[in-house]
Amino acid sequence: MKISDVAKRTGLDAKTIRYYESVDLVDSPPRRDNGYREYSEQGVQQLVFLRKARKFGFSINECRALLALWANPNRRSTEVHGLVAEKVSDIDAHILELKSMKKMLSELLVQCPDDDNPSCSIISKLAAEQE
Amino acid sequence: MKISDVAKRTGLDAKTIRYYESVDLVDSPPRRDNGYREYSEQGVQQLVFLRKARKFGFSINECRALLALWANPNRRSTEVHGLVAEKVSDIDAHILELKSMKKMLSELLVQCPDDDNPSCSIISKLAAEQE
DNA sequence: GTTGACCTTATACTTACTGTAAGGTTTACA
DNA sequence: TGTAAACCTTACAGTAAGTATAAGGTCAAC
Repeated sequence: MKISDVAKRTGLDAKTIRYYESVDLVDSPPRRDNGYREYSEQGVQQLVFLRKARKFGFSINECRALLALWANPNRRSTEVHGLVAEKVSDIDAHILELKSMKKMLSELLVQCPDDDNPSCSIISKLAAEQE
Repeated sequence: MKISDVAKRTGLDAKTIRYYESVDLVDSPPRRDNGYREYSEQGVQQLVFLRKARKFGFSINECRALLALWANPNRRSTEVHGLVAEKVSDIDAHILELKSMKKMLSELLVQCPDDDNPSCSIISKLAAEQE
């Protein structure tokens, strides 16, 4: 299976696949005589796994840990659970931060006349030093 | 005013301040005879403004636009309003995405036994190819 | 006079790719 | 058979927004 076929099947860009190989996230596939990468079913499965884990918000290094757990028949499910639970709490923290930003910006928005005059409380608030 | 004092007053790191100068986000301050940067009140105010805009989630380039509007006495408040409204909608989209990720991960979490055995539906779901 | 806390520049590293260049290979079609 | 498009390869540069490090100059206190 050539890289472009793998790209189609996984939804990853061929460049991304080569990148994952370059950072040793996946095994280097064997090459054909012409130098082209030849992917096994197993190689494809690793990339399918990665695509999903990335979509769930795991970083490359977190994916490394997940892949290792996947490959380890002696893993304890609590380790996987721990990684995922931590990710959920990261996401929660991120959501809170974004909500706070949104709240502050929304408060600014209602105070801005939104017209052709230069006077704008948003600009004033940004320029104000206190708090 | 030396850079470390500016850093204290603005809450920005001295390195960040030099970085903002290097990407032409702020004016280069004059130098003392010894080469040290000497900040005017105006220079400090630009950085105060930047600190706040960054905290509100504006990118460096968006900050560039905001600084230009701030400096422009002929600005129309609707332009500022537009930038902020767009940022709020960006944040909204981001929050939705994070919530979706959180939901999927939470659903996985409850299905994982969280024990010492290798069997873990999280890993299975990540490895599953369909959807 | 020397120690420590500053200041300077330049360079490399971070994350997770993406873009570009320069070149070799394969496939389809006239 | 020729050639043009569509692949494949590598290597290098760029992105965002800094942070880290190195190597060195300066200043203030003791």
